[in-house]
Amino acid sequence: MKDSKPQMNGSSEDRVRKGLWSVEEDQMLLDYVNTHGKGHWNRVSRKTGLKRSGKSCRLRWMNYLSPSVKRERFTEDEDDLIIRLHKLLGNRWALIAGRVPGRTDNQVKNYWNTHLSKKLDTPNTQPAHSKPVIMHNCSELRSCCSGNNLSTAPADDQMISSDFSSNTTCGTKTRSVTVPIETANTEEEDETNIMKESVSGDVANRQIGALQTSKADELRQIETVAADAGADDDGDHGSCCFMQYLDDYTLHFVLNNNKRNNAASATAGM
DNA sequence: AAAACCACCAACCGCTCTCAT
DNA sequence: CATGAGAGCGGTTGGTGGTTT
Ligand SMILES: [Mg+2]
Repeated sequence: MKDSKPQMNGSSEDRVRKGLWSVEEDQMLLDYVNTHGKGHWNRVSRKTGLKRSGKSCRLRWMNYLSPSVKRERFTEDEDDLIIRLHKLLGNRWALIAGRVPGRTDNQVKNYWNTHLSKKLDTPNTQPAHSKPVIMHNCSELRSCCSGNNLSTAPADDQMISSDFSSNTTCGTKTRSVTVPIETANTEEEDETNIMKESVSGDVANRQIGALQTSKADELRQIETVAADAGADDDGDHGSCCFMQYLDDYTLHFVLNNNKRNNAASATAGM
């Protein structure tokens, strides 16, 4: 048979296969989906004899077998689209892929990492005139650490640092800047929605003069403005941006409490 | 001829989110 | 409120196939 190689895990090779999928395995999964439909991937190994985890089956379907997945080379139009979306959204691959027909998050991510990010490395991309507005996606700003960072990571500054990698530059005027903000999943994720919808919540602005020079300082600053916007200490989300006018910056913070349910606030206590 | 090197990317892993009970 | 299973996310890796030494 096609005992390629890829089984493997440690001891009992009879349990679950890993690694690349063979055409026979693909066919088994395809058959399963045709008769039972997609979903409930853990049942696949029980119904068919396929020695794959449910997780692996789901991934294989979503990224390759599904007829909606394009397999041909990326076009220049796609390059362009992905670059623009990445500028806007950072490494939110699923969101980006949602706007690129036929491409999955994994495809977009791989393609970005191996082709586009390097191609773009020439940091020539600064809009000379009005200095860039720095937009932070602070959706992770669950005000003040609830700690519980896992084992391997040295908790410390982690907080929003990863979001700093998604800083975006764009020319913007001071008035009515809209900010990408984590939408509370309304079925449809649209680039357009992301850009103009700020859900609900309170807003605070503070004129801050110059930008802070360290992330830590900037975070403190954001937190104080977040507090102005009504963020309390537990689990609140928000987004912010820095709006530039001449030499002066204004920190604009939008509180985005996750509760979509009752507009009536649960803020009773404080 | 073979070893060392390298680019690519499918798939894995650890984790979070969501929803049903 | 808790639990748990399924779905989904994004960083990372290891196998593969091509190229250089
Ligand atoms: Mg897509």
